[in-house]
Amino acid sequence: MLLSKSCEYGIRTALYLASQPQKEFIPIHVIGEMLGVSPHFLTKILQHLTQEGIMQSLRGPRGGVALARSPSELRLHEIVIAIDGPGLFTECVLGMPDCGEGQPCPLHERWSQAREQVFAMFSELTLEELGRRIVEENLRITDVTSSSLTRNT
Amino acid sequence: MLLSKSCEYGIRTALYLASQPQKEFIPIHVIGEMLGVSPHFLTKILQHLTQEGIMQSLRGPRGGVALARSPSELRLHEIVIAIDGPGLFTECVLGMPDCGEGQPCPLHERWSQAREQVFAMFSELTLEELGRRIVEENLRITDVTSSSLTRNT
DNA sequence: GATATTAAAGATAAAGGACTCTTAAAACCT
DNA sequence: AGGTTTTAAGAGTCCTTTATCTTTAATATC
Repeated sequence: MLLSKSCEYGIRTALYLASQPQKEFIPIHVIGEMLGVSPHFLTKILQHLTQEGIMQSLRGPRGGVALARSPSELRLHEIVIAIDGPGLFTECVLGMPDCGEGQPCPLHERWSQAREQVFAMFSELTLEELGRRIVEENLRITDVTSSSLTRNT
Repeated sequence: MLLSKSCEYGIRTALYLASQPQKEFIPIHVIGEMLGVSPHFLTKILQHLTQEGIMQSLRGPRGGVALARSPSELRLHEIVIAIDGPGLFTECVLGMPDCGEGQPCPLHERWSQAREQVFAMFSELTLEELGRRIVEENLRITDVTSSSLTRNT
């Protein structure tokens, strides 16, 4: 698995916040419901992202979480690094500590290229651009369909 | 982390076997020493690869493990799938079960491309080619330097 | 057949990931 | 001021991964 579960949830929360028209605080339980994950667990993940300066939170009524900075200045690789650490973008694919140009492993060259493409996937688009695409192209970030969310009895 | 530790060890063992000039059975404790991992733990991993038909084993004196098939017909992606499962090559990067052309996530297009490159890294070269390169270009697959292995007091 | 060597099998355990639950703290509303 | 809504914080559970140790079974060699 490329990303940890926590990282998946963190990214999807960020994408959800970026796709919301009004930039108010969104309660965590609303996001948790949408992602199909316990609000307590999600709280822990988002709390960490808040401490890392990626999100901001507000307690009490009308509270919740929101992006800490402008979506035009936030990219997904920050979230990956904040939760899973930088290893994915830096380490040898075979886990060899001193793999590099001097002592390359047999996959070094190819992994360097693939790694670059993976990093580009997380870093080329800002959350603003991603949020716009999610709205315009109706892209999927929720576990449940939006219809079942609105028409729930 | 792209691969589990077990998968890293499995791949490095396969690369080591492919780089050996004589294709005899190699005792697991020798490989474990070279990789810096407990032979018992490595035994478990290689036992699984044996059950999967990727390696073969022999007990007793002059026993050990060896590749089950010709190195020209073995590629690393088989080992990845045998140990970590096919998820890396098939699943949505955000873990969404029904992500696909019909319901794409915001990263679907880019991850499909990156995933292809990752798969190519594990599938384009055979173990025969990799083994030859390891020898010719003195590529690194061991934790300890080969000199410290030979000159150990 | 005895012996040494080796993988196989199984018991155990430490560490981390993935969660759940409870209580506290803050903000808001009346 | 008091009650309600919401996140913050922390303890605790369950499961998987990683790893070690011990015992057993197989086998080549003498």
